[in-house]
Amino acid sequence: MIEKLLLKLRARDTISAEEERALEDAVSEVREIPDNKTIVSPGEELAVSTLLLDGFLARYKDLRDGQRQITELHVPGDFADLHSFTLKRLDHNVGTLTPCKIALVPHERLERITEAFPHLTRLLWFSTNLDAAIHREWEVSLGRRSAFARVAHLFCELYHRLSIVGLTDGLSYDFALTQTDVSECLGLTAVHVNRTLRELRESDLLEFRGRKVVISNLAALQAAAEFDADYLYLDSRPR
Amino acid sequence: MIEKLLLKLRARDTISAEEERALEDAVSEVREIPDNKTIVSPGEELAVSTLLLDGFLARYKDLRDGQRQITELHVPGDFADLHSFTLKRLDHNVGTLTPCKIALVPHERLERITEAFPHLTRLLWFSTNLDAAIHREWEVSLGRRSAFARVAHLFCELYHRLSIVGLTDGLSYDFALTQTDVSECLGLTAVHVNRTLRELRESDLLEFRGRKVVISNLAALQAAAEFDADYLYLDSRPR
DNA sequence: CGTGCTCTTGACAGTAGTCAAGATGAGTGG
DNA sequence: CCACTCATCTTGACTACTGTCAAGAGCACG
Repeated sequence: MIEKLLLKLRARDTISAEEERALEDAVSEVREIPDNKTIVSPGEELAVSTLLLDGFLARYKDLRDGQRQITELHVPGDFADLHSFTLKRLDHNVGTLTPCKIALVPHERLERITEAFPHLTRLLWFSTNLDAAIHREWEVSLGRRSAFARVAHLFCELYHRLSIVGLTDGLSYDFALTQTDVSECLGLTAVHVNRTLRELRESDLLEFRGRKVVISNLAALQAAAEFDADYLYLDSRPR
Repeated sequence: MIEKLLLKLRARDTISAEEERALEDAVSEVREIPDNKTIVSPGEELAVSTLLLDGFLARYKDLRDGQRQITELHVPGDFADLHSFTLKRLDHNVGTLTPCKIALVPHERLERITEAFPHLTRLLWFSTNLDAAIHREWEVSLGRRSAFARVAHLFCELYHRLSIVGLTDGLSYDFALTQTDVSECLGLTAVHVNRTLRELRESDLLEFRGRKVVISNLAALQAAAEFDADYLYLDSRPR
């Protein structure tokens, strides 16, 4: 059940059989959630964290005028709100963008891991630091990249993140979000995302239609985005 | 020496005398660094983390065309690259914006803390999660806020962060960065930051001149920025 | 075969960027 | 003690990227 989490973590470090069992035992419950549902609201007291098994989740913040900014997308294998274990409540929403399957992990079981499994603890800590690295790269996109590079960058990131959990098929992947969802990741309007997707298509870099992304030319796409996968920490080493 | 770190952490949880000693003992060395020096470069293998004792540090990423995006500012008491403990190398630079005093903390001593002090480990983990929360709020600024609100928001954040480590004097604080530094935090040009600072001055919200920030009307400034301090997790509770 | 949601495109608007020049001010050397 | 220098700040004129508004097309679902 937690294979995708294990794929994600094992891409970064080795995990012993005992640690694997500890992770499996940490799950208390599995749930299916329809799309566009809020799972966690800001300020709520939290006693469980959410592991995403299937579908796409977003962390997002709402603004007074009704706009929202998505601060990170989550793909299967991601611990969407592991950080709530130390934060106790969140500063943002967590919600589904597609129908999702999630596993719940009670904080008390995580606490037991921190008492008994220092290395696994560091690996979970690493996982939240990886989320922070993704936040930083998004800050660069939002602050400095053109709309064209921003869109290209997002699809490069998703390609690599989905790839390590086995959810790509060559250079394409299923991606059932709307253009509005994408615009809320990128600090753009949906109209402008639409225009930019057309440009990417016309440049033979990428096609995103019918809930599917097809990358036509990964090297050129990454160059256009100034994408460097280093921030995803894809090397396996002791942590 | 680590009083500001203790002030910062004790604003969020209690720390025992034993834990305090473990933190003190983790420091191996103290250094003074001039301004505009790079302390950590991306990709470098790291075996120590940097605790900022005095001055302002920035985490930033360089772009091909020479622009840079600052992804977080660090104030005294911040563990500027504690995340390198699990990441082993960084995806960004860490550099001084003013002359700084820093303490070095070897990763092996942090590892010993994770083996022997689970609660302190969670508190350090919390500290990196707090950095991520700041990243998220910056994503919202960069993606959705107007220049006016962005500038206002940054100075609100700094006010609160400096306040808990005792570096504010009423509603003012020392802030020896340039307008260019500020523009690199906010995804704006220095010229536009300059114009926006004039607007803030003319609106009687804030003055930033001569290396000093004076907030004229905190409530109005926070309202203009749509600032909500929740993301700084200023409540003390078991973590 | 409607009904809505999403996608697409065009025309126009506005916020922030670019370029350029002069002012200010702190630190340096004669 | 007074130029001088260099970085930073300031302002104006113009540009452009992205947003806004609006309308129609496409498509999945009931």
